[in-house]
Amino acid sequence: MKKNIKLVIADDHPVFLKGLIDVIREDNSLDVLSYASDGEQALNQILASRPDVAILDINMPGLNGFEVVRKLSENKSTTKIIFLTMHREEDVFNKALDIGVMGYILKENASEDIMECVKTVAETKHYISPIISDYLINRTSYTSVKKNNIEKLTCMEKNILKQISNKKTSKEIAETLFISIRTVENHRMNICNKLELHGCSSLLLFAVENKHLL
Amino acid sequence: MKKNIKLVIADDHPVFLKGLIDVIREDNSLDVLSYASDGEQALNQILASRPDVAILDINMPGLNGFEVVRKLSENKSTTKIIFLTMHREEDVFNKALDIGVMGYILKENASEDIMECVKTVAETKHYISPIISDYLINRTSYTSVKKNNIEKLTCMEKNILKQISNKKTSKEIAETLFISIRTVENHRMNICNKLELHGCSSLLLFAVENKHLL
DNA sequence: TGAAAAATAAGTACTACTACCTAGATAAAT
DNA sequence: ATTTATCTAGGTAGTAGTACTTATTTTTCA
Repeated sequence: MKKNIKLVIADDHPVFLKGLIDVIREDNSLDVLSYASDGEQALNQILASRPDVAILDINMPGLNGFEVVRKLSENKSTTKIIFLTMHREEDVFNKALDIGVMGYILKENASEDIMECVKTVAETKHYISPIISDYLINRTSYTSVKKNNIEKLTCMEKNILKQISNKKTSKEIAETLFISIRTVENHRMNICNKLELHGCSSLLLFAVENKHLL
Repeated sequence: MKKNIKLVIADDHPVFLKGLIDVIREDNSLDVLSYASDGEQALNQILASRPDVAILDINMPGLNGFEVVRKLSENKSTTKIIFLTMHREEDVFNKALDIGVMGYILKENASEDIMECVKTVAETKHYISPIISDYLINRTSYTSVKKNNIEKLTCMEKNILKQISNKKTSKEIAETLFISIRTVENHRMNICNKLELHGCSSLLLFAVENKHLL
């Protein structure tokens, strides 16, 4: 007799969560142990009940999906993670793979895809939304350098990057921090070097696009 | 005896749509006539069955929520519209109110909010997510000038704006269009004037952020 | 056909940011 | 106690885009 797959599910959209639980409960081989509506709940439930697979939304209050995964690996969890998200951006996807996420499906996918994904991931295989899978081809060259290097930034640099993401100019940042505009410009350059950004306003664009990571 | 409220629902996320239909069907005073997974389907269903209320996702393939509403008003539809979306951006919300959307709720809201919203809107009253309702206070001063003025752009200007949104520099745009960089710069300035944008790289940011409207 | 709108292009001045350099002050590290 | 990292700030040069101007050609349409 085949063992059932134990699941924990987390999504902060109650209606979506309800739909998801209903869909999964239709399949007798899947066993939803518990569900959560934020990252911290999810983390605690996964650590407590040690399910085979956890389905996580990326955008959640408290801890986001990435943070939950990081904390899980700090606790040496063996639960396989599926990200179920609306983010089709290539770098979000790449970052997810980088931290060991096994499944990546888009919320717009059909329920069958989700079931298929859970079963595949439970066998410790990857399952990626067909829409996204094109990105896999590019991935050999892609290293997700920029976002991983955010952690290399110093406190001051992060602070300034945050202000850039709020569309402040170097002049405005200099004024609020009571430092010279030249100092701000130096920090900008150092940030650019660490994140491997080049060219006019590429730093501004990066900051705005990755506001949520700062 | 109170008349039932007739509904059409559209969302391109099948799981969310399923959850939503289930939630709504639990209430006997609500009557889901049909549901759609893209904008065109939704438009046709609403025009055909003339429901009291339609719940629309903003991001849908084919026609988005805004386009559906515009086409409905061209056809003098009296169906009240609710946007059910993950967009909490102030200007998306303001634009929605501008085109006559009666309800605006976030997907992260609980099912009770959605029911409440449907019933309120059916009585031709507005219902706005409490999270969003703060924006109402600012709204007197807000005019949504920039986005409404996108329509004032000429063909060439839209073309160039689209390329700016793809992070092309003026030089690159000039090369792909076989025109002088000075011409591109002139177009940029004209776009800035029409959209009332000022300052360094504000046009670039606007273009990137509003890519979906172009 | 004649006026208006749109697309083209250039002049000049200015602002913001990038690029790469040196260098002093200060604090943490081991 | 000396190295290392961080924050500070300036020099100089270059690129991209903004701001405002004039002006020619082409298209549109009334």
